[in-house]
Amino acid sequence: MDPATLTPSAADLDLEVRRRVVAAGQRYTANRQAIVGILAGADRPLTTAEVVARSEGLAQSSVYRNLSVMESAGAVVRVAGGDDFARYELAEDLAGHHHHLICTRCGQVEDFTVPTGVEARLEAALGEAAADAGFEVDLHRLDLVGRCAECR
Amino acid sequence: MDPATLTPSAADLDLEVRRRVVAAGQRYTANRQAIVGILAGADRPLTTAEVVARSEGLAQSSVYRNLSVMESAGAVVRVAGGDDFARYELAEDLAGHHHHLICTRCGQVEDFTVPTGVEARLEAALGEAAADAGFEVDLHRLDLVGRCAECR
DNA sequence: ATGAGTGCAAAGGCTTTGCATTAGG
DNA sequence: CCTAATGCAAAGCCTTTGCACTCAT
Repeated sequence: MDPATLTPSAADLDLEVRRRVVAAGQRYTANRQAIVGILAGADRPLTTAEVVARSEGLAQSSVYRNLSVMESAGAVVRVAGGDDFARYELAEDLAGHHHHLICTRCGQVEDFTVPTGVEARLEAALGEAAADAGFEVDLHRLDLVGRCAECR
Repeated sequence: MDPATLTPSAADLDLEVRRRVVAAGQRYTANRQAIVGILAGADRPLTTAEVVARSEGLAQSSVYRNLSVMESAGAVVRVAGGDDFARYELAEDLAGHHHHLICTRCGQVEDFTVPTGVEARLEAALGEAAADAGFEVDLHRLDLVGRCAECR
C-alpha cells in the first residue's frame, strides 16, 4: 500500500491534501483549504450541512462540489451514518485509522480507536478470509452500533 | 443479549417475523410475507428497487412502508452500501451474523462471514474498548471495502 | 487570457406522505 | 365494523446541475 503520512501536523496535512488535489488536476483553493481545516478540527465525520454551517459564507453547492472533488482526489471520504445525511471525514491515511460509534437513537457518529494489537490481528484474519472469496480488500470499516453516553 | 433463534428454517423465520410485527402492533400481511421471502432468498442486502422488481405488482410506496414497519419491528435492517440506495436485509438474529464486502467500483454489497474464533475475539475486545467511551454496543458492523471478483 | 471555482437558483432522484379504497381480524 | 394496509399521485428533502461571473495561474 501507500507508505504515506501518518496523522500529519496541520501544515503537513494541508500540503499533502494540496498535493493530492493538484495531482488530480484540480486547484487547492482557499475554500477547499477551509473545508479541510473544518474536517481536521472535528473529532467525527461531519454532515454536509455541518460543513456549510461552519464554513460561514460558502455556498452549499460549493461545499458539495468541493467535497466531491476532494473525495475523487483521495483526500476525504464519504461516511454512512445512522440517518440519511452524507458525512465526510479526512481520508484514513491522513486522519489515522479509526472506527465509528453510531448511536441508534440520535444518529450521531463518533470516532473511536481500538488497541493496535486487536487491529492488526483483525486485519490479517480479514484479508485472508476475503481473499478466499476473490475479494481484494482496500480497507475495512468497523462501526459499533448502539447507544452513546447521552442516549443510554 | 437475546437468546433467540439462530438462522431458522423458512417456516420458522416467517413465524418469528410475524411474531415481531404483531408484537409491534402491526399486521403481517401477504405483502410483508412476500418481502420477507425475497430478502430471505437473497445472499446480499437488496435495494428497495430490487425488492420492488422482485415483488411483482407491489407498489413502490408499499415496499418502502412495509420495510419501514418491519424495520421498526426489528425484523429487517437498513444497510448502507457504496452508493446512494437504501438496502435492506433480515435482522442479524434472523439471518445470522455476517459482514459485507463492498465493491468501490460497482457499489454492490455481498454477504461475508469470518471464522467464529475471529468473531468472538473481536467482539470481546470491542465491547470492552467501547465501554470505556461510555458507549453501549448493540452490534457491530464490519465492512470490507475493495474490489469484488468481477471488478478487479 | 483561459479554464477552474463559486453562487444562486432550478432541476433531479430517492423517499415519504395524503387520501380514498380495500382488506384483515 | 374498525383500523391497518395498499395504490396512486403529489410533495419532500438531500443532492446535483446549469449558467453566468470571478478568480487563480
